[in-house]
Amino acid sequence: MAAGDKPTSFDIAALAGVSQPTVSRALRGDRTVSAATRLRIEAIAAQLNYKVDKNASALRRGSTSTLALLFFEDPAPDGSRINPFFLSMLGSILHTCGARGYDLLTSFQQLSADWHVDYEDSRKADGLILLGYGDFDDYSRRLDQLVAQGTHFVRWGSADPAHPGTVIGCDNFGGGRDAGQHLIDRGRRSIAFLGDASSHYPESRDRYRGLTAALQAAGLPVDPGLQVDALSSEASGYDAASRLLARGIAFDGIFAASDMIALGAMRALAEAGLSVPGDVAIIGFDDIPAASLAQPPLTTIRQDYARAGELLVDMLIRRINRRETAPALLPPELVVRKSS
Amino acid sequence: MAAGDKPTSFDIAALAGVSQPTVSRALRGDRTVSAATRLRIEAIAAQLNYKVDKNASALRRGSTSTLALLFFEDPAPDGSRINPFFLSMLGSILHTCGARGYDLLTSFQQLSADWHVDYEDSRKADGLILLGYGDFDDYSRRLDQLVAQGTHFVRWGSADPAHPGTVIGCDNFGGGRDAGQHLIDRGRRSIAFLGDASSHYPESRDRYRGLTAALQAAGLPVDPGLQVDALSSEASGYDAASRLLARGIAFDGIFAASDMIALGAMRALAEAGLSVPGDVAIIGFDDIPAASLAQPPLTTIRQDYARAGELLVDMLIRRINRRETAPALLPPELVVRKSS
DNA sequence: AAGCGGACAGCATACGTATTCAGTCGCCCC
DNA sequence: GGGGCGACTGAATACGTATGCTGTCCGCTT
Repeated sequence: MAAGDKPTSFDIAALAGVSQPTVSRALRGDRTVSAATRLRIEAIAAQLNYKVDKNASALRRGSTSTLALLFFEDPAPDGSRINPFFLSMLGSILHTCGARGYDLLTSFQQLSADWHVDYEDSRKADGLILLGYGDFDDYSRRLDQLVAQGTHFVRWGSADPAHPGTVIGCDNFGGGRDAGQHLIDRGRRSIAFLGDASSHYPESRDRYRGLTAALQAAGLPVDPGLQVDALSSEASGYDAASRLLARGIAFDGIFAASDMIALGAMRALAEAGLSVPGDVAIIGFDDIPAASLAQPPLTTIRQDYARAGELLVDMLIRRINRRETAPALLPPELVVRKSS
Repeated sequence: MAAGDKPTSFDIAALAGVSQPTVSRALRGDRTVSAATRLRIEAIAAQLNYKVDKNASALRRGSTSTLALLFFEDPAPDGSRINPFFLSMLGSILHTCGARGYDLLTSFQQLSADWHVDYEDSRKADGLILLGYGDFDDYSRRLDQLVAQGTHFVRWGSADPAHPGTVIGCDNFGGGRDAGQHLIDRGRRSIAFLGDASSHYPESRDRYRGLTAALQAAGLPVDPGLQVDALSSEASGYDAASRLLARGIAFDGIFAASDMIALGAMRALAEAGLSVPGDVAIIGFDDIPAASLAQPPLTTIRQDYARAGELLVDMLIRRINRRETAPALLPPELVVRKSS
C-alpha cells in the first residue's frame, strides 16, 4: 500500500496474515470466521482507518443501502422555500434512515425530467420515496412505469386507487370533517373553504369533502360560493381570502386546506379589519411550526409528520426486501389554539 | 441479456455491433468516437432505457458526483424540527447541486460518532458540507483530522481562524452592529441581547460584539446585566426573556441572536403585558419564514441563505477539483418590519 | 486404524465501467 | 507506390468487494 492511498481489504489481509475474502467476511460478521481471526482483523482495520468502499461493495452486492427522496414542488419554482410540512417530514425521514442504517439521497425534481428512471436504474439507491402534493400530468403514467420496471417506491399522498404503489397518507376526509365539526361546535354556521376542490389535488379535495360532510351532518347548507381555490402558500392564501371577501358572501368561519393558506388568509382578514376569532374563526391543516407562532396562534389539524416519515422509510425497506406492504392512513389530530 | 435484467454497456455494444469501450466512450461524449457511431449507440441506449451504473462508474473513476451534507444540531435532540434557517439553506444547496450535476446525501450527525471519516473515506461522496452552529468539544480537532486526511470540505459558520478549512459565513459582527444601530436610530437607549456571548457560539458572540460596538459608537453604556444566554429555539428565547424581565433592569429594545429566540421573547413580552414595539422594540437575526408571519412582523437581519448555499456548493466543487478557495463573508441585510 | 464431518480459510471469479495501449483502415503526399 | 499520419475502434485490464466452491486440518466415531 503506497503511502497516502486508502487501505483496501488486501492491505488488511496482508497485515493480518489472511486472505482478502477472510477480511471481507470478518468485517461483515460472518460466522465462518473464527472469533480470534475476526478480532485481529478488526483491530488492524481500525488502526489503519480502513472503511469498506461502498461503491465496490454496492457493485458486487447489487444493493446500495441508500434511499432516494424525491421532492415534487408545486408549479411555483420560487426555488428555495420548500413546503414547511415536507421539511418537517424530512427531519423524521432522516432520523429513521439513520436508525435503519440507510443513507438518504435528497433531490428536487422538475416534474418533467426522467426522475422516474434515474435513481434506481442508475443504482444510486435501492428505492424511492416520493413526496409532493398534486396530481399533475403524467404522474399516474409514470407511477405505472415505476411499477413496470420493478422499482421499489412508496409515496406520501392520497390513497387514490387510480395511483399504484404503496401510499402513506393522512386521513384527509376525517381531518376535514373534524375541522368542520370544530367550527360548528364553536357556533359557526357559514364556513368557507380555502383550497383546491378539484381532483388535481386529492388531499385538498378530500378535506373539502370532509367539511361538507360535517356541514350536512349538522343540517347546515353547503354554499359553493364559499369555496375558493388556493395553492399551499401564504401568498395564495392571502389572495384567496381577498377574493372571498370580494364576493360579498357573509361567513363566520374559514377552514384552510393548509396552514400556509390560513396564515395568508389571516393577513387578508386583518387588513380588512376583521378580527380573529371574533368575526371569523379560522382553522388550518398540517400544524407547521409557524402555526403556533402566529397571532393569534392558529387552530389546526395536525398531521403526524414524525410517524409519517418513519412509516415511509420502514415501508420502503419492507418493499426492498420483497415483503408485502399495505397502505396506511394516519389519523389527524385537532389542535385547538386561539384562532377559533 | 436475460429478460428483466438491467442492460449493461455490453448489451448496447452487441446491439450496436461495436465493443463495450466504444459504448462507454460514446455515451461520455468522447471525441474519438465518430458521430455516426455515437448516434447509433445513443439511440439504442435510449431504447433499452440503459443508464450508466453509477457504482461501477464511481468504482472505476474514483469519484462519485455526490456531495454529503452533514447537519449538526444543538444539544437538544428533539429529533425532527430542524433549525429553520438551515432548512432554507438546504433548499438552496439542493438546487445548486442539481444545477452542477451533483447528487446530495443528507445526514444528521450525532456529535459523537465517526462523521469525520465516514463519508469520504467510504467513497460515498466526493466532499462534505458541514452545517451547524456552535463550537463543541472536539470540533476543531476533528476538522484538523479532516484536513490531515485530505478530505474535501467546506463549512458554514464563523471565520474563526482557530478552525481550519474553507468557511462561508455571514458578517455577524456587521450584522450585529446594524441591528444595534437600527434600534438606536429608533431612539432606544437600553438594549438587551438574548443569545450566547461566549466563545462556544462564535456567531452569536460576534453579533453581540457588533451590538456593543454600535452602542459605544453612539456613546451609550453597555450593561452586562442586559445580556442573557439563549440557544436558538423558541422555548429558549421565551425563557431568556423571562429571566431578563425577572432581573428588573429597565430596557426598551431587544436584539435577539436569532429569529427563533426573538419569537419566544415576543411571547414572553406579550404575557408580561408589554407591547411591541411600543414598550420594547425587537429585532432578530436570520429572516426565517416565520419572521414575517409573526404578530407584529419581526424586524430582522437577513442572511442570504440562497447565495450561501450556492457558494458552499461551488466552493466545495472547487476544492474537489483542487483549485484554490478563499473564505467568504456574506453581507447581512437589515429588514425593517413592524416590531421596531 | 480408517473414515467422516464440522470448522475454518483460500482460490478464483463476478459485478459494470473507464482507460491504456495497440492496432486497423483509409488517405494524402512525395 | 511506399511511407506516414490521422481517425477511429478493440483487446485487455484495473477498480475493491463479496461469494461459490474447494481444500485442509482436526477431532471424533466405529
